[in-house]
Amino acid sequence: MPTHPASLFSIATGSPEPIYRQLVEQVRRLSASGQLRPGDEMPSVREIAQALTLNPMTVSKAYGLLEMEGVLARRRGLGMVVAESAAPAAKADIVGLLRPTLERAATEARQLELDSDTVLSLFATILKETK
Amino acid sequence: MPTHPASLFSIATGSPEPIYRQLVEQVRRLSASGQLRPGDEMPSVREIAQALTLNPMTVSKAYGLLEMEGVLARRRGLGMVVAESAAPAAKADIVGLLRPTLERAATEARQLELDSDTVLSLFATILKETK
Amino acid sequence: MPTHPASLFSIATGSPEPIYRQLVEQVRRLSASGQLRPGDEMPSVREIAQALTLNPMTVSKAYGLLEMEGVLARRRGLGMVVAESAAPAAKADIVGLLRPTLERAATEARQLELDSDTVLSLFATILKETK
Amino acid sequence: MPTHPASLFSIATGSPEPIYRQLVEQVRRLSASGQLRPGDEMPSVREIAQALTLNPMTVSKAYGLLEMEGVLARRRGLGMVVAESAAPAAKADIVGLLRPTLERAATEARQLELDSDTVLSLFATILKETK
DNA sequence: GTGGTCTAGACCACA
DNA sequence: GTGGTCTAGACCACG
Repeated sequence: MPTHPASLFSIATGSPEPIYRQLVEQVRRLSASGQLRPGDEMPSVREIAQALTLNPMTVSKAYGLLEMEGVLARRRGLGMVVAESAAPAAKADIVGLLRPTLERAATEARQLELDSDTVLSLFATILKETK
Repeated sequence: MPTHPASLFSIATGSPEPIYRQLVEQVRRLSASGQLRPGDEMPSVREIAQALTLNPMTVSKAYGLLEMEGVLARRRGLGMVVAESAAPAAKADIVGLLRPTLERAATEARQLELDSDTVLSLFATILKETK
Repeated sequence: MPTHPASLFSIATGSPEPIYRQLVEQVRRLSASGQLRPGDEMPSVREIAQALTLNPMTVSKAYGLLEMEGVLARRRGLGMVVAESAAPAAKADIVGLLRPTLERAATEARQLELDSDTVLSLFATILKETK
Repeated sequence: MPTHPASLFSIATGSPEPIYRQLVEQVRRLSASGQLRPGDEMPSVREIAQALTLNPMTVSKAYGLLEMEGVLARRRGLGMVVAESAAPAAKADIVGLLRPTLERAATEARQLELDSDTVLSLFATILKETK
């Protein structure tokens, strides 16, 4: 599935999370979950920049980091593609990407002295809302 | 419960989370859950700074924010105490403090195309580990 | 040895090698060879930028990469220091840093059908000149 | 020696070295060392492009530069040949082609504070491996 | 004071 | 057309 527009991404300009990092993490997740597959062409820096009204350098920085990570590969003069080495992750690995945030939530819950049942039922509710 | 030394706090200097914010949120949680009760004396800025090898200004900034929030109160010449208005929160409010992190986890899960059952069971496991 | 001025670095603005990369590699070598030791404070971005008449962002980019590599560590609000994990490399590793360039030279020599003795004696001459 | 297919060249698309430059330098070395002799016919742009799956424009650019340098000559309608003026170089000139890379290696060695003996013995080892 | 992020815009190298 | 580099300058977060 050749990725067409730049509407893949949703950026929260107000967030404390830097824009370039939001891009990096979204691409990482899209790749891990198989929504982006090796060989898929990424939208050009300029396309994304225009679609999201960002500075091209911001997008470029994200692409650069993703290349260093091995998620994307540069085809000189031709744009970026999803790297062959970035095959969709095994389910165990996908799950692993979620771990840090869940661990943080668990730590906070413990500090709040909330019991597991309360926390789990809250999370279940939120998961339904988000869907 | 007289607040002992500054070993209440655990600070991760390596984390992207600013130090002052780590302090703020830990106090907020301790207060909401009733581990810190109105009238409890807080350790002095100097004590905390020394115990955790932090810049006193960092601790001071956290205290300032907590005072603005009404969690702590400044008693001139006597240091900070937990504010009377900071009674342990109702359970609903305590739960609310956990929401943002869980919402973030839910968003990430959706981007990873993980179904709710998988995510919930992972979270249950992590909650047990953390305990 | 606290690193004082920014005269540690020599930048060739004319080179095809990007400036930020020249900086990265020089710091890497200085660290590996023990001329920069863990804990040493690096000159600030602004100092280097001014001393070498570069844009601060160019220096910042280099520092950012060096942090990702684990060569430097950020002390928030206080500047960069040589990371503890960046202990001077064992001699074998230092030698390893030189390998890629020597391998390239060897490949070129072979393509030029030069015999080893000729190449080695040329290299010996150059090493003396450079000293 | 009639130049066979395009298997003369080995291109590393992943390298930071631009492709057209890799081609130029390989031809230059083959000519200097006498592996390509005046009058030898070069493979056509299309042949090389197809054999190495390169953009023909890339190959063409390399040929253009080599023509400007006087290494190749264009025979209208008949393709490129090795120029008469490109007689195998004198040994001193061949050696000169290797200089830049060796100088770079020497500079890096000095920055790593390695002594000449160590470096030379490492290079000798690598030369044997490469052979 | 420190580094980080983003924007705006120019220029270059590559295919 | 592609991405990369650099400059200039503003603004922010942190300590």
